[in-house]
Amino acid sequence: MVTPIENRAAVTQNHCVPFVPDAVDRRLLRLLQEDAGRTLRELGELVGLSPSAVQRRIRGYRAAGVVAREVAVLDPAALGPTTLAVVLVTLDHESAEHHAAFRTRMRHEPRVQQCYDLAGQWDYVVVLVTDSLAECRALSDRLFLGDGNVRRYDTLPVLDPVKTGLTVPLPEP
Amino acid sequence: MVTPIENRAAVTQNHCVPFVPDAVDRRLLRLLQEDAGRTLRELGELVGLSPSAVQRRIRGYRAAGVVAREVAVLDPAALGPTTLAVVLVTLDHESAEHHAAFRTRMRHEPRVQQCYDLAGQWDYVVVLVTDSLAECRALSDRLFLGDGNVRRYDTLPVLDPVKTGLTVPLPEP
DNA sequence: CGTGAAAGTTTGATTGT
DNA sequence: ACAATCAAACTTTCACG
Repeated sequence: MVTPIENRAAVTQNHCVPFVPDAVDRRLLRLLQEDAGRTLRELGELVGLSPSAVQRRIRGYRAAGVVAREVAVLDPAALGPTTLAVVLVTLDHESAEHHAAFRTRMRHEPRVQQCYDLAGQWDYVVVLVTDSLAECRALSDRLFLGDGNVRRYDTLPVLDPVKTGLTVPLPEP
Repeated sequence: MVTPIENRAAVTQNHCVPFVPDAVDRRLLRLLQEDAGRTLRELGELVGLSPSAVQRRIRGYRAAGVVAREVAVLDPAALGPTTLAVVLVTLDHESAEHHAAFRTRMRHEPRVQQCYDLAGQWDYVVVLVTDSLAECRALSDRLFLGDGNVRRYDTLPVLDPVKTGLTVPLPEP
């Protein structure tokens, strides 16, 4: 007998058709975003399904790329004094090569926590995690001045991380 | 017999003394930030420890608050078209009550993924996750104009999420 | 989707360094 | 104080109904 192709997973990998979650999928995904450490039995009890049904669904989320990864979130403050900063950056030369070089640099620097390409007056916003404002300054100089292709950057030090996370909203109804 | 107090955990909970990781702790924490789905045996093989030694350390990270939580990271693009936007906000009235009200609003809105209190010309930077620029506009109006305490805000739509994550740098040496 | 048996993982007591 | 070992409890996995 021929194994039937799983539609949702297969098509979604073509980056064409989105994964369409039902009400239970949305509840499960909300629970997994909150705490990925729960057992299949716990999750099953919370959504009213057997452990293996939960497992099948979660397997589907991974296959469809809906669940990209599972990670531990560290609290930098527990490891010692930490400075966060949001940096707005505009490049000087706007060629594809210059942009690619900048992005590669951001992806390789561990103290760059996030980097987004922007529309508008600024080209990028970058979130830096350092031990101190001094280290932040030194890193900015190296990252944004060393290369010579940054026209201007503006550093906005973070006073308080009011809300952090990577949570994606999943409407209830 | 009296149970000895676990120094690192107990003191760190006072938000005073940081947790001081050794070389193995740093390797483990780096692995857990990358992928929290590995088994204790796998982790043990990667750092050269027995599964139960790994378990004891990880238990310590949780107790010390170094590992805050374990979450599944979803790819919003796999669920359909998504618009990310970075919004810079300055409040009108700067009293403690006005700031508290704003923060509460950010924390309660699921489409606010991140919010940081800033030093400098802007009071806050907010990351919004919506289905479209139109929904982003509607949400901004409700969040930043509905309340009447925002002096001005600047929306920077995201063209490409070059690097995302909550990873905290853990130096090697 | 649920059930149940097999495989693998986590847990904690114990012992040794 | 920390690591290894081992057995019991629990989870995950998968074939089948």
